[in-house]
Amino acid sequence: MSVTIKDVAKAANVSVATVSRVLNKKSNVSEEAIQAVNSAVQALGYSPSFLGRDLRKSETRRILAIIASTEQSFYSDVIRGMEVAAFSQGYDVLIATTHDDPNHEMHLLGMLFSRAVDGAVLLGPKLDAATINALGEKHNIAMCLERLDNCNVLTVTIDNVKAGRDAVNYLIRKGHKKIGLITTLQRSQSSIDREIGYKLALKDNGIPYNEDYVYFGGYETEQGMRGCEYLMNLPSPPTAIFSISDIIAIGAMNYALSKGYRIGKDLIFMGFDNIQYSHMFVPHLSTVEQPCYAQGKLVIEKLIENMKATTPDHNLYTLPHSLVLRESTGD
Amino acid sequence: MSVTIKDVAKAANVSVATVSRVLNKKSNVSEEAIQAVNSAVQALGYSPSFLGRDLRKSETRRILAIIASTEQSFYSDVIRGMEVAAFSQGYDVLIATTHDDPNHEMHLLGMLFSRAVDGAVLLGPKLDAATINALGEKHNIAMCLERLDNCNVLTVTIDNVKAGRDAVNYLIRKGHKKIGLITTLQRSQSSIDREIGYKLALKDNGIPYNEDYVYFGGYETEQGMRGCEYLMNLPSPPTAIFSISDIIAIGAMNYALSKGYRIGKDLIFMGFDNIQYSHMFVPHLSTVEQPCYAQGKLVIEKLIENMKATTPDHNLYTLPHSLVLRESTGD
DNA sequence: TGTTACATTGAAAACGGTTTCACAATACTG
DNA sequence: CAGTATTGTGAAACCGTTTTCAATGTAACA
Repeated sequence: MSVTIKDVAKAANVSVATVSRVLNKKSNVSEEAIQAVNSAVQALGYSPSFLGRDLRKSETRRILAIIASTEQSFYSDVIRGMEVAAFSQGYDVLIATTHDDPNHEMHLLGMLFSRAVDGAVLLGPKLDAATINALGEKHNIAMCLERLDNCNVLTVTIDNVKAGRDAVNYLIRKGHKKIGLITTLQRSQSSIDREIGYKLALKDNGIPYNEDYVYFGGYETEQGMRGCEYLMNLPSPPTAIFSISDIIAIGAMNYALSKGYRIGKDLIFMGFDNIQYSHMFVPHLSTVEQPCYAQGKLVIEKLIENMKATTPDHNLYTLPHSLVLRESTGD
Repeated sequence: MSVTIKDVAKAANVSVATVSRVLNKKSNVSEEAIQAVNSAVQALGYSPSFLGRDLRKSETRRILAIIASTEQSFYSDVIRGMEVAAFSQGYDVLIATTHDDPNHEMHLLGMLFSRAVDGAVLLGPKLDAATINALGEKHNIAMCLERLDNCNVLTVTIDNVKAGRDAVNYLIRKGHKKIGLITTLQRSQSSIDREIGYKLALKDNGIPYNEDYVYFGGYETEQGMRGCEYLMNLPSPPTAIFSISDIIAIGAMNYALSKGYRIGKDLIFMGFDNIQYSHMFVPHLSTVEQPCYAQGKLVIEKLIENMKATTPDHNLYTLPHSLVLRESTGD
């Protein structure tokens, strides 16, 4: 049905081995053969099957990036970094989404176990550390953006504890002492780490931790609004709010705006992620930026190294973050 | 190195054929064989290679979704629809990004030509219609969200002409006669169609077309701001603005807000896409919603049908859109 | 008891490439 | 000119599965 290397060989009047050699630009092949094969390929519209090739070579030159969904647009830069690093070494990056379902995440990892891809990068896994550890023993897995406690697979992320601490320290340095935190009930390690950073910053400045100032919600804007509503209705409401994501912060600001608070003066806000919208929303949102592109690039470089290595690198790499200061903190 | 079906066969003391039969749950296998194979699989930690299977079956049960980038978050629902439809028939959906580079798009389509995937869906292709037509002759390709003129591959989209027309007709019905349009210089067919709809709506209401009211920019927020700035500085500025995307509309509103226009009263706005942020931004944006999930679902269903069909379906399917009315149009 | 039907099985072919190996032909060496 | 590299080539092995096909053993039936 489909045209195979045999058909090309026949048409070019050479053996399949020679066709393969021409197609893979091996050196020891005559000029006539090259011509003959190329015109046969042309004439037949031949495209070699990866199915045969991949089986023989036992490699696919494809890497799977497993993400929750394409919704969080800030993944985009990470993916971009991954692609650039991969492509430069002849790999393709494929993306698949789990929609936060650990079973589906496992199903997708099946592509790795079944050699449909050479490696996989988890961006915010839902599987637990023990499971991932076990899989990491036998397969080329890496994590990016999120670390997992007690997980010794290759990981590239930022220091979320320090990032949270830096963010809150900045709010304090702006003269605020009553600092609210809006975080999530569903605990990703990065949320936990940022919360730890929040507490450390308070400690740094001798401010007692007040659990009333911490609101646990979800990742959506609406939850940000609710969080802000809750905080501002406290007997002694905070004058600064740190949110573990920009989406949440935008929701929170939305509420504050609707109640007439003067953002950047009465009340200052700090988000996290520096998503595209954070400087579209008025007032512009101050936020913590993480090096998305660089993290994506690095994780792929390390993962590909691991594929070749005899003793894989299971280290944790942390890249530097930075504060982006805009109107919401009065900057 | 890796454990294969042969190892399992040896351990279970049966032939590879029997192992295969057990793994694929064929009926005619004895209970002892099933037990023996299963425990051997368990003991060896065996996971069958798709490389061998895919080659033998000449199918991968994988479909590639080719998108520009994961940045446009409204793709998310489309992808979700695709996944649900695919998964229910035993297919996986993989995503790859082109970053608007037609060469890279072609490279990714190479996965299709090389049987690494069974089909591909293009969401906003950069390749031209002639090229895609040619490829569509031989391979399972479909398009979603964007149609292409003179392109007869399977396509699922909305009627963007009608959508633009409906949007602008609504603005006119609100009592406005001076309607600005902010669109893009880089012409996707959907932009063109929405612009055609804009003109038709004017015609419907006997309003002469004024090319000064049309601003050609880019897809970013900044371009929306510029577009609004341009329009509002006209001698006789529009009182209603239709943007071909929410991102642009939010930028435009951003400018209008900063200049003190009362949005929803002095000046009304209509966007397109109903992205998540369109109801976060204050004032909430009226917009045209397209059935993302349904489009994704349908395109996969049709594509899978085509894989089995002898005479593939190359039709264009258009799904209904709807207006979502919020504060920006005074609703 | 002999024949037929059926269930279970394994050997081998097939899928479409790449790579090894042996071999012929040619080019270099002394 | 004999001997040795070097170059170009094709036959065949190989990658890991699925599937075909023939064969075996057993049960059912007359």
